[in-house]
Amino acid sequence: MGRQPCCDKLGVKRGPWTAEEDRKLMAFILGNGGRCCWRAVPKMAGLLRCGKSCRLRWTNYLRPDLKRGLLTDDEERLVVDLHAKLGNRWSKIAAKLPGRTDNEIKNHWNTHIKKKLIKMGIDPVTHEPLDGRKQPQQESPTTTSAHSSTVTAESKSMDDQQENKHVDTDKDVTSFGEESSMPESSIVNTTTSVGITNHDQDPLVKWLMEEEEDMPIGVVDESWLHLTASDNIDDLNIITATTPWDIVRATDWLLDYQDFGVEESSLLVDVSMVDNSSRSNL
DNA sequence: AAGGGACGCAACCGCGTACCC
DNA sequence: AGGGTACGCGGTTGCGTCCCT
Repeated sequence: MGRQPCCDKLGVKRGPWTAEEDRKLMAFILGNGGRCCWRAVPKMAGLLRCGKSCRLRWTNYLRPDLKRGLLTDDEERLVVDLHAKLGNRWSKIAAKLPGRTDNEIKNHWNTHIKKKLIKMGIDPVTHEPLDGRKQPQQESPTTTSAHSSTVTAESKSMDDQQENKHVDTDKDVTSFGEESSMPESSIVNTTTSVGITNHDQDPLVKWLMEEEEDMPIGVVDESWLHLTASDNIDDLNIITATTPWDIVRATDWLLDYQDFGVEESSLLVDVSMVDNSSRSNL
């Protein structure tokens, strides 16, 4: 009946991973060509962990294609824009930032970006000004992140229903190198389902759509799948993130933001909206 | 130098969904 | 067809480190 449990919770180690555990997991996964089922991993790798813990450790820390260090200003900008459109769907956001994990982005959002936005007088949830004043531009449904974030929230349940038809398509035999694949239409449906008709004018949405057509999201580089445990994973950071606004260097944006009060921040409007407009000028 | 608060990251928890038998 | 379970995701927590007093 059903599947067997991944672990029995008894005799399963918890807490921080040791270097030895990391080495075992790494060696096992690399030695198996990147394909296995997580529930079998702990036993086969000689680990006293549950499969869930192994998966988390691998996806959030051990994967050779992960970038290290703080998010760049471009990445931060992208996260804000994507958050405005997608809400707290960190895995979807992470899928657009090669080498970054949902956990990493989520942490960065909660510890850095959120505070910056609040300091700027922007509600990190709605992406609208905290003082409640509506910005004239935000009335436009086509250009504002604030609007799209509201829209996203409103349409989330419907969106999820559509989305859930696609997720978890490779449950039992998970490719270690592949992140969850985004449904081809999920983002587009998020906006079109609520009547935004000119979304393709938005460089971000356009890029999202183009990328989904061109390549499976999350498939960044699988060359490391063919590595052996003895290879140096530090040599594998060959990710080159290319976003539509990699070429945009118009503002120093959040990283240079210092100490604007609410008065000043009201002039800043919605930072992602400003970005959108600057992008559309390209 | 030491204590305490703030911060940041890694890991865990709980839930929804798809899958297996 | 339906019960049970793995997987993936978002939210939350725990703990180590840093910084200030």
